[in-house]
Amino acid sequence: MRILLVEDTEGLGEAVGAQITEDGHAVDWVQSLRFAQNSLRTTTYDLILLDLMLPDGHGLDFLKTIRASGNSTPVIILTARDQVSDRINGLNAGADDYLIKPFDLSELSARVAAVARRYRGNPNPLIRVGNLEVDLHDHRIQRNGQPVELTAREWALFEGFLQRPGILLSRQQLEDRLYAFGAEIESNTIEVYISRLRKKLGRDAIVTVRGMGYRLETDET
Amino acid sequence: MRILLVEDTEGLGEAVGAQITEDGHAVDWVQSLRFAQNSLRTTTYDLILLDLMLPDGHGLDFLKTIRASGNSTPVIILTARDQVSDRINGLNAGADDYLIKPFDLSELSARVAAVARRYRGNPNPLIRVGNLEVDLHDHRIQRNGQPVELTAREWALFEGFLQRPGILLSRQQLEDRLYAFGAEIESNTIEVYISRLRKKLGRDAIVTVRGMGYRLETDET
DNA sequence: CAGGACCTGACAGCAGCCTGAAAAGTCAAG
DNA sequence: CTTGACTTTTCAGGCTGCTGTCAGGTCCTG
Repeated sequence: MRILLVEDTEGLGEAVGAQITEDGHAVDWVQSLRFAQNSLRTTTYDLILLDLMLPDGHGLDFLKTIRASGNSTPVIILTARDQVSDRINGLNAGADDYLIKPFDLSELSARVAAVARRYRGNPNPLIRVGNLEVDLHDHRIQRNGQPVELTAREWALFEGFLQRPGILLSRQQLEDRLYAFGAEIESNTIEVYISRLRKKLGRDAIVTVRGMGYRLETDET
Repeated sequence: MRILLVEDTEGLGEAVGAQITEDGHAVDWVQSLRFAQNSLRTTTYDLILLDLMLPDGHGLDFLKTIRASGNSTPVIILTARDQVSDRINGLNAGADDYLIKPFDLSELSARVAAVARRYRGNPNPLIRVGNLEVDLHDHRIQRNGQPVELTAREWALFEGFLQRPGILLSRQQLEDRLYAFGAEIESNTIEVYISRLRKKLGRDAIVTVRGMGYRLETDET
């Protein structure tokens, strides 16, 4: 998700931004309504986190303005504990939720996730590797825009590579990933699956390091 | 509006009831799930205010039950501050909003008004998925212009997909949606319902991800 | 150039999924 | 309470295509 954070307090802004980033979202942090306005013009956001007391005006006026202009991006208001009236007015003005300062960061995550879910934006982080685009949660892969179907085992192996892109993985490590601990594998199963992955993902997607193991190619051509 | 209040704490129940009455709504106040169940059988409500910790069970189980039986009345959950997981599960189970105790009464009014507005001003939120057109509120579906009839459980399952179109849902998630917590399902009920949905909605509407779960297909081809 | 490491097409067996049908449950009407 | 229509759940058989194995080949390295 792409999130616009409007908050003029340095410390809070940083903390919130860090948390959201860690949750896998992209954050633009602005410290005034003027800049917020500007960001909205150039970018489409999935969510706005809006402080109310800002140097160049009140957040609620901002909210009403953008709603009046037809923007329906979900908004979560950040408000002080005792400003009950603000919260009510906020909901009336078209906010979707609010957080009472000081709030727990995990609560922030939960609210953001909840709004995300409610609005069914694009909640899954996409990973880009070479010419592949991977949705880790949905197990979906696109290669040059074309969907690629992997079987369960193929995915399990590929996921192992994704967790350490560009890092050398030994045969043993890969086997441990596919099979329960102590798995005794006699044949060349890993090689076979590497082969199958290459056929589906591209010949150069996985690099053989002779005598050592395999490595996911991360670079562009 | 006619509102069902499910809350076992005397003081809170009275206060909430009084506030809502003052706002011009009709309130039925019950203090257990058993009575709530009963009220639902005899009356149609516009909104349910649902406490979670009740003498004869957990509110979320109640919510799942009525959703599975085809009831789509908006629900606002009343929950304690620290039950973050309850709130998230609540939204997953089909709640529309939640209030964190202790809450201000004027805040309650605002939320109730917001839900009312959402369901009145937006009478027919139509969702389009593939060649299906779904009226979430009325539980009506048209496939290529032809109406499709779903049973309660079929709908409950389908609604789960609609909330996250295109997202992978595990069997477990789908079961959690249909059955009260702890309901161990031994057989392949989910598969059977998937099969029925496919028969009614089209073979390609739901995609199987072997070993992982199912996904609502959103793209046309 | 010999030997080892790696690659890949083919295939039997089977896990996971699908679905028709029967049994069990629900509910409203009489 | 009984009946009948309908929905939900279970069960079992059938089928698809995934999995692990092998064999014969290619490619690297010393």
